[in-house]
Amino acid sequence: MSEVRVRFAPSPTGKLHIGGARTAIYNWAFARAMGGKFILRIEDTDPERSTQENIDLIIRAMRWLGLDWDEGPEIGGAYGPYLQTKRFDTYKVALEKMKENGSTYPCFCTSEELAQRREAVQKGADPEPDPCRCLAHDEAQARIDAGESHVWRLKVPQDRGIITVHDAIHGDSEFDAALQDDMVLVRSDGSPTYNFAVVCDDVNMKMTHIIRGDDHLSNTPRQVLVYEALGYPTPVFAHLPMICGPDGKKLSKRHGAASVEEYRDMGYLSDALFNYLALLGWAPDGETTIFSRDEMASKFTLERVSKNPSALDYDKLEWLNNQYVQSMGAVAFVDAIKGDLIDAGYCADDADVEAKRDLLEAAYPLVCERVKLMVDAVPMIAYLLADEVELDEKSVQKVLQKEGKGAKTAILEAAAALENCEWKVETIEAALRGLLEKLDAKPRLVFQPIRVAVCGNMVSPPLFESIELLDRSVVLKRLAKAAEVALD
RNA sequence: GUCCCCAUCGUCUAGCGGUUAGGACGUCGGCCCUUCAAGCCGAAGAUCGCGGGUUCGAAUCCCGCUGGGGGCGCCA
Repeated sequence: MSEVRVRFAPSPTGKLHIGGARTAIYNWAFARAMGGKFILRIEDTDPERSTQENIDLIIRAMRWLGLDWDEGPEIGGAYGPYLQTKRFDTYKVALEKMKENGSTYPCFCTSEELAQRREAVQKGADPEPDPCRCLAHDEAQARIDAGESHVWRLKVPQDRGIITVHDAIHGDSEFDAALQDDMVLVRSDGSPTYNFAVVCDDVNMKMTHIIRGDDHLSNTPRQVLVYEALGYPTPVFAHLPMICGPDGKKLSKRHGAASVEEYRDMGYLSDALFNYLALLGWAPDGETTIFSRDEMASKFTLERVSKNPSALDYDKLEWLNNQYVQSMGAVAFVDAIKGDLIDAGYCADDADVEAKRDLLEAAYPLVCERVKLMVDAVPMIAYLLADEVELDEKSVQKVLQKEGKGAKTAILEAAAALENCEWKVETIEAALRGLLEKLDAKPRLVFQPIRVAVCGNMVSPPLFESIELLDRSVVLKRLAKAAEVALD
C-alpha cells in the first residue's frame, strides 16, 4: 500500500474549535502511527467569513497543542498551495473534465425558483429533477454565451444504483443514488462549493484517508459521485462521532468555552487538553487514561475509534489537568506561570522572574497537587511573593476572633518561638510543635491562627514549608500584625 | 418529511458467542491529618434502550421498535 496521507482541513471562519482540534489530533495520530504524512489545508472558499487572522489563530492553536504537519500553508509541500482560494485553477480543470464527460450541467434556475421547489418538497411533493438537467446542449451553450447567470451541477447518473461508502469506523453505509440531488459544484461567480473543492483537493493532494466529523457522513455519497465523475478511486473514510456539551446536547455557545485558546486561557495545560481530547472517542485499551502524544502516535488505530458521540466532562478534564500539573516539574511550572506573575505585578519582567526563580520553584511542591487550573497558581502562592499579606475576612472571623480559643496567645507564642530558631522546616516545625505542649492545646487551635497570620487564609498550602520560604522578619511582622486583631 | 448514523454505570470507555460485565472521572465512606488538597483503601452505581429471533449459550450475530444525533444551501 502506498504511503498514508491524511489532512486536517479547517475553514478559517473562527478560532480552532474543540471538535476540530480533536479531528486534527486523530488525523495527526493516524499519520504518525502509519508512518504517513499529515497535511494542513485551509478551506477558505467562503470569502465572507474567512480571515487571515483566523488562519494564524488556528495554526497557533494547533502548534500549542503539540501538533506538527508535513505540508501546509506556511511550510509548503509538493502538493500545494494549501489554501483553497489559491487552487481555483485546479477546480477549473476538474470542471472542464466533467463537462467533457457529461457529468455536470449548467443550471440557470434562480434562487427563488429553487426555494419554491424546496418548499414544495418539504410539504410532501415528490422531488422533481432539475429542469435544466434536460436542456439541450446547444440551448444551454447559447444561454451561457448570452451571459445568463448559471451554476454547474453534478449530474447524478440515473442508473448508478447503490453507493457504498467504506468507512473505517462505521463499516459500509449504503445510499441510494436516486435520492441524491444534483448538488452545485461551481457557483455563479465561478467559485467552487465545499463539496466540490474538497474532492478536487483530496484527489490532487493524494489523500488516502479522509478523517473528519460525523456530520459529513451524509455528504459523502455525493462526494463519491464526484470522485467517480473525475475518474478517481475513493479514499477510505473515517467519520468521527461528534462532541457534545456536558448535557449531551450539541456543543454551542451556551456551553461556554468552545475554542482551544479559551481552554488555554482558562488554565488547561496543552498536554492535558491533548490527552483529554484524545480520550474522547478513543482508548488505547480498557485501562490506560493518561498517555503522551508519542504513546498515542504509536498505538492509534481507526478501528478503535468509538462510534458514539461523547459529552464533555469538565470534572475529568480538571482532574487530568491536575495530574499533569503534578508531574510537570518545578521548572516547567515556573515557565508556565511566568506571564501571570508579571501580569499580576509580582514580577517586573522575565529577568525578575529568573531572579526569584529559586523561591518560585520551591513553591511548586507546596501547591502542585492543589492547582487544578494554571490560573489558580499565582493567587495561590501570592502570600509567598509579597511582604504584606491581606487577611481573609472570613478566616479572621472564624479563626482569629473566635473567643475562648486562644488564638492571640498562640500567635504571640509562635512569634516568640520563631524569634531565634534555626530557619529550616524541621526546626520551625519542632519549635511550633513545642507550643502544643506548652499551651496544652489541640493542633488546630494553635496552627490555624498561625496559618491565617502567615498565609492570610485558613486554607493554604503546608504551613511549615511556607514559613521556611518566607524571611524570618516577614513572618514575625505578619504574626505581630495578626496578633493585633486576634482574640483569646 | 426523507435519508443516514448511533445506543454498556450520571460521564468517558473496555468488551468483539461462555467474564462475578473491567477501568477512569464524579459521588459516598474510611485512613492520613494543623487547613485545603493530594495520596491510599473501600462502597454504591449498568436487568448492557425495548421486543423478537439465531444458538446449548448473546452486551456481543440477525430483524423490528423506541429514543437521540446528523445531512438534505450558490455554508463549510
